[in-house]
This record gives sequence, C-alpha cells and structure tokens, in this order.
Amino acid sequence: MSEVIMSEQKKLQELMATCRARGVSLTPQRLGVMRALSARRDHPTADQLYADLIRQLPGISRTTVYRVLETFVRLDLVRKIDSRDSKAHFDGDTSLHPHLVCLGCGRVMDYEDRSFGILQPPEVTGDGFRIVDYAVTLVGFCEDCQRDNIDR
Amino acid sequence: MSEVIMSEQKKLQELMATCRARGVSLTPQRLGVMRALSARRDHPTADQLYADLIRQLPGISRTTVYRVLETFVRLDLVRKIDSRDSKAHFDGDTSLHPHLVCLGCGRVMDYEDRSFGILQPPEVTGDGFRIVDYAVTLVGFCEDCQRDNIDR
DNA sequence: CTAAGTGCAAAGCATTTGCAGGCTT
DNA sequence: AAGCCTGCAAATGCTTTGCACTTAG
Repeated sequence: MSEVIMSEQKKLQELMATCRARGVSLTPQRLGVMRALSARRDHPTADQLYADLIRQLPGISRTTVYRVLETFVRLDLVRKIDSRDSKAHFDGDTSLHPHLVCLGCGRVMDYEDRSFGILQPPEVTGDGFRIVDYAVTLVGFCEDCQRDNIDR
Repeated sequence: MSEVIMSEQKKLQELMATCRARGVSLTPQRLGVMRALSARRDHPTADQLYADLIRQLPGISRTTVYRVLETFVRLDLVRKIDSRDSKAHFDGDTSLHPHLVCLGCGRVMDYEDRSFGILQPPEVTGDGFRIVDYAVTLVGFCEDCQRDNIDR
C-alpha cells in the first residue's frame, strides 16, 4: 500500500513539474486522471479511468479523459499499451517492463519480474527499419479467470 | 520469391488438410483469403486483404474476410497480431517470432532474426497468472517512412 | 438435401472531432 | 485578457451481427 501511495505522490509531483516545464495547464481533470491512474496497480483503459473518476470529479467527460491521456502520452508521463481487447490501456510507469494480458477479463498487469525479457534490439535492422521501442507481452489467464473458467 | 510461392503452396495444402480434418467447408472465399495472405510477406489487416481480394474474387464481402480470418485463427491456421494502429493484423506463420511495427505507416513485418527474443516464461507466475503465449514486438520506423519523414 | 457459409445492411464499440463556452496562467 | 481546456453531441473507423439466400459435401 505504501508503495502505491508513494508512487502516486511522486507521479503527481512529476505531473506538476512537467506541466510547469512544458507550459501546459494543470487542470483538476489532469490531476484527477493522474491520481486515478496511479491509484490502480493494473493498467486500465480510458473508460475504466472515466468510471473511477466520475465519482470524485462529477461532470468530467469521457472525451476529456481520452484527451488528457493523449496529452500525458505526448508528455511522456504515461505509456499507452496495446492489449488484446481492442482497447488502449495506460501505464503510469513509462519504463520498459513486461506486461501480463489476461484473455479472460482483458486486464493488463505488470509481470512480477521486471527484468524479464530485457532485450538489446539493434538500432537499425538489416532492411533499414529503425527501432525506437519494444514490448514484451505475456498472454494468458489471471487467477480469477482460471477460477471462473471463462476461457475464451 | 520461390520462398513465398513455396510457403503459399504449403499453406494452401495445410488449409485443405485442416478443412478436411476439422469438417469445415473449403470455399473459394477461404481459399482466396489464404492465398491473399500468403502472397504478402508483411502482415496485413482484414481490410488490406479485402482490397487485394476484390480483384480476384469480385463480389467477396468485407464481412466474409473478417469471418474467414476469425475461422482461420480458431483453426490455428493464422495468428492475429495486435499492432499500434488499432487494426488487427494477420500472420499466416503461427510460430512464435518477433514482429516489427512501423509507427509511420502501421505496417507489421517479420523481424529478420527469428530467434531474437526467445523467452522462457514460467507456466504460472507468482500471483497465479497462467501464461499461454507471449509476443515480442519491435516498434519503430520502416525505411520508407524514414525517407518520407512521416514521423508521427 | 441440409448444415455451414456468404452478402448485405445495420448495429456496436472505442475513439476522435467540431464547436461554443470556461478556466488556468 | 488570451489561449488553452473542457463538455457536449455528432462523426468516424474498425469490426460484428441479424437475416435471408447460396453452396459445399
């Protein structure tokens, strides 16, 4: 728990610093989205964040959540993750680490071993493709979905 | 070129064998989709395949392309790939290998070194997540998109 | 023959956009 | 005050679905 709180505080400070440095407004919506994202240890979709936020920030719109997340990605505060459920998921931890994607419920989580799948791709491949990033995704079924036997 | 032809032939034979074995119909549409997919060495979207097919199989519908691909995935003839462009891409090679995803044009291709990123994830993680598959995706810009300087 | 497969049109979702009004700096 | 942000509603784009017709086996 203290870990989550810690990173939440740190993340909010990072947001404030970045807004100042990059000259973007620090709005209650942006603060709220960052807080909502940091409060979870899974990697939620825009809509899940909207559902979380509507309680604390009544009147916030889905559109704003999408736009704020887009801004955060542009500012390198948040990483957008491709999942298998045709929804974008978001991770407040922008460092490179492997993810678990559940085929049952669509949840995206961190894999416990953060050093797993550390690769050294070349900057440029033999056919001239310039590599700027990579992702390692472990796919399967989370504990809950195994129990529920919802194997899709 | 002979490689592509080879794998196309092999793939069509695999399709026929699988249809027989699993009791599903071998329709011209299914044959066409498999041929269209095998004819490319990138990993196209359903819509790209539809565009390729409309010439050889006038009258084929987009819906059918989607449905045929879904069937192929179910029959393990084709693998569905998550990309970054919010479109599903399809790969006739179902074996595990790394992909290149271009942020410029959205193209998905094979990475030349097929043994790159071979990992040994555990069957079950410490928190009970059962791993059944994984993906290694290298993200960047293909040669064409570097030339065009379309860096989005 | 008959179940499986196809085509069409319409629906379904996640996400984006245009625009008018509101809020940060 | 000035422009960035937000909210609403409508639009977009990929994909799926309902239904009647067709075709493979």
